[in-house]
Amino acid sequence: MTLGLQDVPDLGAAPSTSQVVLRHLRAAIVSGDLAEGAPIGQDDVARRFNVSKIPVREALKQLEAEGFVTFLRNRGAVVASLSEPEIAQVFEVRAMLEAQAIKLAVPLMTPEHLARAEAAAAVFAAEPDVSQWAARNWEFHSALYAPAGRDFLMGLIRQINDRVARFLRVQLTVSGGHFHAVTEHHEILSACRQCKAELAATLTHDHIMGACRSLSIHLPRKD
Amino acid sequence: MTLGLQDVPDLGAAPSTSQVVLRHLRAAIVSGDLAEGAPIGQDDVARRFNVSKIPVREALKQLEAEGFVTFLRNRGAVVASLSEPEIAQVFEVRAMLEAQAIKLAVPLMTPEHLARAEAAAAVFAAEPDVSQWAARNWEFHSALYAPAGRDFLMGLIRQINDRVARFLRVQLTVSGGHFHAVTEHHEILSACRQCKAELAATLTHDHIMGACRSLSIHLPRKD
DNA sequence: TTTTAGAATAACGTATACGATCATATCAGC
DNA sequence: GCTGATATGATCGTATACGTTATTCTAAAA
Repeated sequence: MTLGLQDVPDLGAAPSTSQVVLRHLRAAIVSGDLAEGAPIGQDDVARRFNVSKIPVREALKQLEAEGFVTFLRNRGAVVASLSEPEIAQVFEVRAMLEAQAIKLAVPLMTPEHLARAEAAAAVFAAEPDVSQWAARNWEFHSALYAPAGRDFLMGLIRQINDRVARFLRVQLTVSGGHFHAVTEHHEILSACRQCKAELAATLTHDHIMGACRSLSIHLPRKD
Repeated sequence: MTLGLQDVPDLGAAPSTSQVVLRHLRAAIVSGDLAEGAPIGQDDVARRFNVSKIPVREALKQLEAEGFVTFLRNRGAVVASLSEPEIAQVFEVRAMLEAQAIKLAVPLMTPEHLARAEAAAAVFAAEPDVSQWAARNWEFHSALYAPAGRDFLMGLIRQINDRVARFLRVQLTVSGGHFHAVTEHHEILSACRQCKAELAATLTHDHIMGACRSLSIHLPRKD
């Protein structure tokens, strides 16, 4: 007999110290707890986690590779910042990738997929906590693309979304961004229901580029 | 007087030890010197570079984040391997991104840009050294996309190309892959000369997906 | 008062060292 | 002779420690 292998806790999956630190730091950056440009002291982080500096440095190096932090020679790491044109470029790529993802997903959507996406849209629309909007938004979007079964593409989209999560947050909060998103989500869902892949792709593309434009209007508080 | 400040070597630009190790290891993986699944001993690498293990581990962590190596708990790092469906997905994203890149680039191409791309194509076509084909191929492709001025997109494309460089190499060497590539490069260039952005995008997309199909035929030597 | 030189302090980058874990080889038992 | 347990060796993961670099504070001179 198989000993109930599905219940066995996966040994060897115990996260290493550097992975724990990595997850926490990334979450703090994505959520905006650590502001753009904020210095991340190694000894400081090490003390907080009660570990040595080595796991902290390893986590920071991974975050550097992911584009979340920038190392300044002999001056430590800071939360990476994006200039306004860089943000625009990221959104452009987002629009491109997510449009393609939904185009691939629509023909493969089952009623269950649609139901999950609709539920996610409802949760996003009804979310009262502003600080949770970005996360709920991602849950909806990922539910839309999941049916495509493109793990690599999904990972890429996820990572790019994380990169601009801080700005997504502000976009959703300014000038009815959340409201606009809700209506556009409904339009996208409608297209999915009718199996109109191209339309869904176009709507998704415009949805994202619209958010980008909204950002470029409200963000440039550059002093 | 300025003491010839233009000749002063820029201190502070001196790469850290971990960066040196990172570059060498990545180059070794991309070039195929380190085979898929090859273990990368930390002490071994540290001895070769005459440094301690810490910079080596930091370099490996960055390579892990970039997808080039995989850490096995308490068993060290190995060169990451891609399954055949994973390769197909990477090529799919490549096709998507590079088609979009050239579509954005064509309207902005100057005669100088075209000349550079044509020169790169000629160098690729005339390259006698098989081991240099992948590098020459990238030089041509990047010359095509550069006019778009999309740094973020270019970086993404570059990284994804590096991920599959090992397979690109085999694709170019099997069954006239290099010859096919040369003729398709000429077709793409021709479309660019005529400012047909959509056509160039389609050709680029097919160029990459064709390589993917060629790979899926010749690669599956899975035992 | 402003500016600059110098020293002290804090943080970073790396080396060395040690406990923990896994692979391999040897040996006892069936 | 083969299976299983144990011991040994090697490697990994992390902590501690040290030299180096940047920053800041102070003091002196313009």
